[in-house]
Amino acid sequence: MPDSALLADRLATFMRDNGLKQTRQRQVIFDTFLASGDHVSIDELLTLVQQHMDSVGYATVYRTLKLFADAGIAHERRFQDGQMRYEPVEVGEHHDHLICRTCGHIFEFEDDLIEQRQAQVAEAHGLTLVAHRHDIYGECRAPETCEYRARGDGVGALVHG
Amino acid sequence: MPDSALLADRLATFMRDNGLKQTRQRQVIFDTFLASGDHVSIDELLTLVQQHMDSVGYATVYRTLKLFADAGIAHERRFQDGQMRYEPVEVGEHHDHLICRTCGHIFEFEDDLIEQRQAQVAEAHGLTLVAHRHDIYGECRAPETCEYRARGDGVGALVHG
DNA sequence: CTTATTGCAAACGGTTTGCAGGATA
DNA sequence: TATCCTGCAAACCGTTTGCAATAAG
Repeated sequence: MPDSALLADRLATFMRDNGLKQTRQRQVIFDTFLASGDHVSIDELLTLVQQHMDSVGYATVYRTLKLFADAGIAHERRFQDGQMRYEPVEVGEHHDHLICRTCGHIFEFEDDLIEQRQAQVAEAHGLTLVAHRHDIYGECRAPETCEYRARGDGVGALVHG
Repeated sequence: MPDSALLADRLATFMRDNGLKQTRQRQVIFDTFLASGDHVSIDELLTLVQQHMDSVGYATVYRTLKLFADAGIAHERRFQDGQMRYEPVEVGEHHDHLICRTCGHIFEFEDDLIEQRQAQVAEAHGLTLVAHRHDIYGECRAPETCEYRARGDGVGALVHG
């Protein structure tokens, strides 16, 4: 659950500081972005946005999500399918991803122990950890009873060999 | 150090089983691929290959590396710059990547504890772990004395915000 | 009224593909 | 000789950009 008030505020501040303008499109994209589940692709987002404002084009969505990333309210993620996906920044975040190759669903997880080890690995090589990305791919052990598969909200295209 | 004999063998078997033909190009690309450091991009590889056979074009390298991946002798990796990079399959492999944002150098690491935890995380969500990808990004704590920076063998284009 | 933003379409970079000519088994 | 492979160029896909029209401050 992203903290929409906080993100709205952070975005407003960023826009003011950079002399950017508030537009109807940006408002709609912001709302849609927060309402959409995590890991939306530009296409998915565009489709959703157009339900509220059908004149919006790809370019605007691309530019707006780049803006969101710059403003620190969205993370850019690129999984194996090469498409960029976005997710709202969380407050006490940090999570990584567990992707099901059976149905395409993307779970989120967080593991302190793994986080610690990462920092140690970086140190051991003379680096200071600044970011990381950790995706786990798995196969459903009980696909028949998989709720995500049934719901069809998975990102099927993500499944690879 | 990839085991070239083993990989050559695995490739030969795959080609025979699928009625594929051995060509001079594939031979050169295979040799160059193994000799090149890890994580080569298609462009880098093409440049190297052309030093031995200047008629080779992009398409052949692309197709050949796809073939290598299918044959199980190369891994496809996509880091944040969106380009596909390849590395020879190792025998007792498994390693992950630590990327320096200062110089672009890609280190490899392996951590059993992290490996174990990952499997547990997958299990906890009802999945069986089949693959993962773990990239750590760091900044050099002593860039002046960084040997990789001096050598300039880093992948500069990889460095991002 | 000035400056930023939009929507379109064209450009772009990396990857894939159709095809005619050339090489392999 | 039948089939696969190559090299080229064109197609492709996701993303970025130039531009004239439009909207925000």
